[in-house]
Amino acid sequence: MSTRYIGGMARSSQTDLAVLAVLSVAPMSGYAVREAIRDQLGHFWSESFGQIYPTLASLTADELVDKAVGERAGSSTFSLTASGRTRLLELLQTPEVTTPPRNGLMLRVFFGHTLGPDAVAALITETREQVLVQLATFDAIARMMSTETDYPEHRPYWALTVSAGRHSAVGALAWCDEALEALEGFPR
Amino acid sequence: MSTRYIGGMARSSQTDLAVLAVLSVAPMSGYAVREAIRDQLGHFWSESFGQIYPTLASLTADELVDKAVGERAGSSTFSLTASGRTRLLELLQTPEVTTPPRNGLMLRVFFGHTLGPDAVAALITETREQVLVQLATFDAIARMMSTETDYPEHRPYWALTVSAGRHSAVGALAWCDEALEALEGFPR
DNA sequence: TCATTCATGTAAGTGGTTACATGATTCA
DNA sequence: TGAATCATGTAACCACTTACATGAATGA
Repeated sequence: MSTRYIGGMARSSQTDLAVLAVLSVAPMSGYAVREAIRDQLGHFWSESFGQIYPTLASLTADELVDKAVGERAGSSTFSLTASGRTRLLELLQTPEVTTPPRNGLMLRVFFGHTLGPDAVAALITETREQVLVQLATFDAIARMMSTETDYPEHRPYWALTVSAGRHSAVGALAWCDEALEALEGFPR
Repeated sequence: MSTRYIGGMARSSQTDLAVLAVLSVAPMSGYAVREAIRDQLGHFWSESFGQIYPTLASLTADELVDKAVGERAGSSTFSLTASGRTRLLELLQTPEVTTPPRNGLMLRVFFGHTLGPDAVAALITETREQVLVQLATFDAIARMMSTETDYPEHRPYWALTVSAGRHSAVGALAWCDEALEALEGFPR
């Protein structure tokens, strides 16, 4: 029924994986799936709006998720079926799909001679501020999580991803400071 | 001629930027542009094969680059024009286009309860090994660059990007170790 | 001579984003 | 009553990847 299938073979297993995974925690509406991906997975994953509903439709067609009438009129509650859980495990064990890197900041730094040292320093200063905000966010999440009692079996894993964000931010911050200092000595 | 233009307005300024930037260092063939992006920008940028030639064609049509006959039969040498250099500066000053995050490892760690602590540990161990290889690569590049005499005006900026890679790798390594230790205490 | 590298391009497909369109429910 | 939120979907578009197709030059 959906055009996302050719001869029964699913494409875009990435989105399938994310949606199945979110539904494995608790049954919810498509709208809630979107919110969960944005709010819980936001700092390392994203699915666009127009991606989630078609995916839910195709997963339903494949009987990997079950679509039941929701509490609100016109709304649905999606939940994992047994084969959906099997498929989820299959996808989780699949090697990660690596997306080609595209770091706009690094591109600009690499060609910094063309841009000039002051402009590069400005870019890095801006980045540095964003990193500080990120760091504060991660700390806030960590504090919130330590008082949370929902989903105790998931929490330690969630904490690992927050810690990863923190480590990444700390590394970025150290580089920003080092780079800004170095840039002061660059010819201009 | 190309379908990449609507009413003279360029789309995909990202690829335009990368190609113009590479050509700003030295004139070269499309093939060489591809190699430069892969070998010099590889750890923070990528352009696919089928992207570079159409981009060069559209940039030539816009007179941002000049297409001259190359040394080999059938080959061309592309070089920046004056307006190409202006356009490059314009694009470098443009805010970075941020691509939505998609970190397969983090997704798997987040849903680690479903995957199980041992499988998660295996994934992280694998990542750790890749990070070590990366770290060695960055060190090798840094050593090579310190003896290199080409493009002395670019070198300090190039060194900054290598340093960024190093900092990122060091942070990732620290997280891997911390996570692996934490995972030992997870229920199984 | 034959494999590899250098070199240029096209075509089809695909994963994904953005904007549009619609309407119910909740709550101030 | 009216704004914000919850909710579901479609359509158009687009950037990008992969695979295909071709051939010259180099060097073992």
